[in-house]
Amino acid sequence: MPQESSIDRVSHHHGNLREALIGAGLTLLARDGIAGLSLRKCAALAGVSHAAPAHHFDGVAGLLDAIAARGFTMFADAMEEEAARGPDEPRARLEAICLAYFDFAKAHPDLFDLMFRQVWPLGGKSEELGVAGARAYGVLAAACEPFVPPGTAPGVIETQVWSLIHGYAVLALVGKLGRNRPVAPVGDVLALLRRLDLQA
Amino acid sequence: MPQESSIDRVSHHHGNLREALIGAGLTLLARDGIAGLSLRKCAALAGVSHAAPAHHFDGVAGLLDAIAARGFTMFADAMEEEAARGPDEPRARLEAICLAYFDFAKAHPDLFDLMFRQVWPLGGKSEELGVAGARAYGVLAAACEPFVPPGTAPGVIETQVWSLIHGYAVLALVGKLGRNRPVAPVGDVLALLRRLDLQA
DNA sequence: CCATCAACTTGACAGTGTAAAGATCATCAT
DNA sequence: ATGATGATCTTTACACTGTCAAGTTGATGG
Repeated sequence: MPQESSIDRVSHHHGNLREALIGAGLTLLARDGIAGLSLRKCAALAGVSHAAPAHHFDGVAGLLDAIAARGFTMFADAMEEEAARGPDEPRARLEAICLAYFDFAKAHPDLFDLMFRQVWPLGGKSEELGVAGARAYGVLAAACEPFVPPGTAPGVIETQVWSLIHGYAVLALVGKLGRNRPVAPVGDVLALLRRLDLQA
Repeated sequence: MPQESSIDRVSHHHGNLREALIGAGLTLLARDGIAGLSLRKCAALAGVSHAAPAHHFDGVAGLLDAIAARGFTMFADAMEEEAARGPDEPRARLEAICLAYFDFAKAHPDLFDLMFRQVWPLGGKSEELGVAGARAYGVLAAACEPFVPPGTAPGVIETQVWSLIHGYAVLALVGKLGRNRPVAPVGDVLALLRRLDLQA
């Protein structure tokens, strides 16, 4: 029998239960929302007993961390793919990434919510979540880099852009602001974003 | 005995239990975070049995709605107070409101999180939450009004400003963006906000 | 072939939200 | 004033959740 690589651990009874549990979590999250996601349901959907996840995650918080980390990976992939689809020009790339940001939030609202809820108390307990989140941020930071004025900290532009698109993403999910006051379309937010060019 | 007004309903055994439960929720939220908030603990803190809240709220979701509504009222009050403290000038007023926005998120992080989590699936089940949220939005909208270009929809500027400050508020709570990449100070975000003047 | 140990199951426990039924008390029509 | 009514709250019970402890299974290594 072929001996597996010593680095990718394969479960004995179940084939890679850890991945199956994360996948089950994503399925439940998409189907029943955050309220329908529980450790026991993930275990049941993966076909194992309710106590099995304890051997792969540090409690329910650990499972949520892993699901959120997977979400950030999907998130970064989606932004990179959308950016690669357009022309290789700084502004087009930045706007493509912003559009991918909104689209992801729209396509996976509960996952999007979970991601930023788990990354909230950034205690660094989960290294996996930290690196996945940092990678997603890195995609945005790279797109901002051409707009950083020489001699200034890149964090300034990054903070401005990230704040704008993240805030808009949650507003777009809510759908409206006040009484019969709809959220403006994406283009109006991108218009504000284009003002960044003036600073360079 | 003085007959109470027929409009403010007074509990028979407990004096206005509904308000007490909301207050208990705010206390638990501030002390133990969102994880330490439960219907039973609110009831215990208010000195009633665990089933008492059912007569005042529609399940735990109803209680959370009421707590979030109270949060939005506190939120609107805080912004108005901060705006009233400064000079009565459009830009100063808008910036004061933004600062109050950040300060509120910093001072009540778990409540802030709960507010926008409850307002998320805006099904309109809670009229109380709807009006409280609309009032908070109205404070910001009024501050944006002087910057609305004539002939354009006010929702555009409102969406831009709200997106920017809300996104920054959640980033300020997280505290950092990527690996050793701190969030830029508030002033840098207000700098972007000042670009709105050019449009008028 | 047996010892070892990780993966998983079973069973139990405290805590949660919710529903049903009963007790208590203010209010109101008679 | 007096009894009926109905809201308020309690008690009890149940399903579900996460977590822990003990036992079972099965693959691996000496």
